[in-house]
Order: sequence, then C-alpha cells, then structure tokens
Amino acid sequence: MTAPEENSGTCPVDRGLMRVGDRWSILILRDIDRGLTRYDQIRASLGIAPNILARRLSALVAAGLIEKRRYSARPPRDEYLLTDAGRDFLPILAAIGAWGRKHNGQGALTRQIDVETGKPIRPVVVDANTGAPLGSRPLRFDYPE
Amino acid sequence: MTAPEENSGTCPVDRGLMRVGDRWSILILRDIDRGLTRYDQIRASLGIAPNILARRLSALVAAGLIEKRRYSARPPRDEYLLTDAGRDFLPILAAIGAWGRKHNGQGALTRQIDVETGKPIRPVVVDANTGAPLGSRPLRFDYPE
DNA sequence: GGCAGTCACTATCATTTTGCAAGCGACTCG
DNA sequence: CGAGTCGCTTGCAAAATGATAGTGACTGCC
Repeated sequence: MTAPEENSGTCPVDRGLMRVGDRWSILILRDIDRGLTRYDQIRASLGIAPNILARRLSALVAAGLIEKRRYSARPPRDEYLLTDAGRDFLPILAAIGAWGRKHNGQGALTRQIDVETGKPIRPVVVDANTGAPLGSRPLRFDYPE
Repeated sequence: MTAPEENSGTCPVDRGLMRVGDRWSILILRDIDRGLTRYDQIRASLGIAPNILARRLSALVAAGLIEKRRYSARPPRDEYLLTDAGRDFLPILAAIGAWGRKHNGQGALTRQIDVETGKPIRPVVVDANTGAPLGSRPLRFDYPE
C-alpha cells in the first residue's frame, strides 16, 4: 500500500489503521480479550490458516498491541497477552460490535455484560469534554500548519 | 476469507467487519465525512489506484454504507454520500483516530473541533447505561443459546 | 467544427497477499 | 517406543491489490 498524497501522514485514523489494519488482527484481539490466549485456541476459534495466524500474531507483536509470554517452561508453551496499547483498543472493538449488532444483527449474538449491574453494555462514543454522543453536535475539521 | 468455525456468526464485531473490513473503505468513509464526496477528490486525497477505488466504492454502496447520487445531469456527475449506517460508523472513526493519536501520534495531526465550544473533541467509548468508560468496570461475555 | 481538457471510470497485466494442505520439532503420556 | 498435542514452517495455488494506459461522455475555447 503506497503512501497517501495530499493528506499524507496527518490523519490519526490512518495512523491507527497502520497498526491494526486488517480484519484478522481485530478478530485476534477480540479473541485474546475473551480469554483465548493460546495459538491453537485462536486458530480453532477463527478457522484461520496456521501460516496466516503466525504472520498476524508476529505483526501484532511488532506493532506493540500484544506480547508473547512463556507461561510454561517444561513443555515450552507461550501465550499472547494484550499490552496497554492493545487493551486501549478494546473499547473500539465494543463500538464496532454495537454497530454490527445494529446494522447487521439478525440472529443471536454474543454480548458483554456489566458484572455489577448484570445488564448488557451499550457502547457509545462520546466527547469526554461535553459528554455528548458524537454526531449530536456540529464538528469541524482542523488541519495542522 | 473463509467462515469461522467455532464462534461462527454470533460475534457482532465480525458482523461489523464483514461490511467495512479493509483499510481503504475506512479511509474512504473518513474522506466523505470531510466533504470529499467526488471520485477524483477521494482518489487524489488517498493516492489510491483508480480500479481499486472503483471497487471499494461499489462494495461500500453494496454494503449500504454510502450511496451514489447524481448531482448534475448535464455533465453527468455523481457524488457519494453517507447513508444512515455510514453516518453511524463515524464515531468509531473518531475513536480509532483518538487511539492512533495516543499510540502513534508524533507530528502534527488533524483534529475535530466542537463548533460550539471551540475545543478539540476527545472521543471516549462509554457504556450508555452507566456512563462509565469501557475498561473501567469489569465485564463478562455472554454467549447465546 | 476541431481540439484540448476534465471527470469517472474500465482493461490489462505484474506483484503481493492470502489461504489450503502437508509436514516438522519439541515435548508428554502411556 | 509409539501415539498425540502444540505451535508452528514450507510449498504452492488462488485471489486481491496496484501501476499504468486507455476510454467515453461531456464542456469550453478558438
């Protein structure tokens, strides 16, 4: 993928997508969050080819979203854990999930439940300054320099 | 991309990614939101090859995220506009942008400004039930049937 | 009318990425 | 010792992507 021309490099969305980028990576993060931290667990869950999974995992490690940790020395076994950057990405997953449920959501779907209230969460993106959901107030773009 | 095995079809994240899926599509949505609604505007902004852009645009139309509208009959000219589903996706873009800024953000980056307050927005994903940012309270997954 | 120019593509072909299937090395368990 | 599990790698076919060139519909200008 070549570099953009006009808007080169100044878009934070592009910066974000450079690091996660494809569908498999995002589904892998979801699985690790669900507790599927081992290679074969993820492979079985996603039905992904082994070479592809290996490539995606090392790309995610290189991008700093997950890390590989040895949890057993004697059979040598590793698991993949989210880094801080990876954990920071999880709310976006939830927002994508809410969108998917709304616009593509026939049939039974998995949900996330708030443990304290017992209710399914309803992820919404808000502006932390005003508390208003994005889309409810007018915005403008601000381009640097 | 083949179908997942174990977790087949019940994940709303997967449902969402089926429709947007790749990096170009997401960058196209961003550009349309910025007001670049015409083919050549988007092509120049992204530096994308014309055949790829045409394919992505028709995929986004087929997925119901954008629509093609003729705004001039006499030179026949069309523009691409966001549908409701497409507009619903924009807050996720903002959240991805916030993540990109935080974890990959050296150099000047574009921002979105709240027109009323004049301040840059700070997108955060919260649970609409509790108002708490995701990640601040324990959650569990709930699988159907 | 003829010619240059714009816009929105399509066609062709090379390159890259993805994905299936098979195999492999380290180890455990019986 | 032999079968089985886990976490991959290798080889190769198929599909997607991307660079480049060209096309058709029109406008505007001599």
